[in-house]
Amino acid sequence: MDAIAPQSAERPSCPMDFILRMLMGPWTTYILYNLRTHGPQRFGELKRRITGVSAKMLTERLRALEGHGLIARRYERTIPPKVTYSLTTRGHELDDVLDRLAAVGTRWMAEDDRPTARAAE
Amino acid sequence: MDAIAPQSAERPSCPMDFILRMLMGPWTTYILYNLRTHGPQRFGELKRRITGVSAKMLTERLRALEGHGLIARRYERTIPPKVTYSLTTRGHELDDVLDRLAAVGTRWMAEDDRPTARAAE
DNA sequence: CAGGATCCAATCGGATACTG
DNA sequence: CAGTATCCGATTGGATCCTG
Repeated sequence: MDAIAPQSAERPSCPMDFILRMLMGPWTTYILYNLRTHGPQRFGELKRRITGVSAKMLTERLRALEGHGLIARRYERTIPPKVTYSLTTRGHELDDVLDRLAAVGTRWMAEDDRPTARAAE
Repeated sequence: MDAIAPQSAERPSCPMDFILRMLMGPWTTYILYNLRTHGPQRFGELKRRITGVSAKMLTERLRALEGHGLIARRYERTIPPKVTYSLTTRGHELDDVLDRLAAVGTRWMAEDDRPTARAAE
């Protein structure tokens, strides 16, 4: 990962970059989190839960996640149509690491609120 | 994390958002990675190692990381001046989780290269 | 050397209107 | 319902020039 590839390049050669590229987009983690905690959901439910996201943005992120194989899109051509999104098995492989990340975040948020232990090494 | 705050809002209430906000900027992980593997470094070294990053961008990211308490900036007002960046103890708290993330990334990259096991659940 | 300041093109992303 | 298409203002981030 030492160098190489500008952040917007085509083929990331660094694993960290490769995987963060999947998670970095706006709202991405909200989507993953919601699908995980509330299970498979329809487009509208997701949009309602993730307050503030636009349809355009949500669609875009869902497509990207689908393209990366992290979520699955199930289309039922009823009238009206019903589209359900869910985590794939690959998507679930992130569960553990995302939990740990969230744990660190939680700890830091708590530390920052209680300004007692504020120092930067 | 259920909803709340647009991605660019002020005060994140979700731990995941809180921490990803620190890591999500362009080049951020490259900086952390380099500081970790090559130890404390000067601005110029970082810039040289992270190919393609502009001085403006690098400065901006370094300031952000410093503001979040992940890296420390040491300024020696010699002529010419010498500025050294290093990971703080808080910055090092990410070591484990970033390693795991990189591990998942490595696995997936390998899987994707060998197109045998391609399926989305 | 390590940036700060400025200018500018490109991209992003919301709002709105329309459709199978 | 679950999008797509279009328009358009707001940001982003590189390039360039300048300084303690």
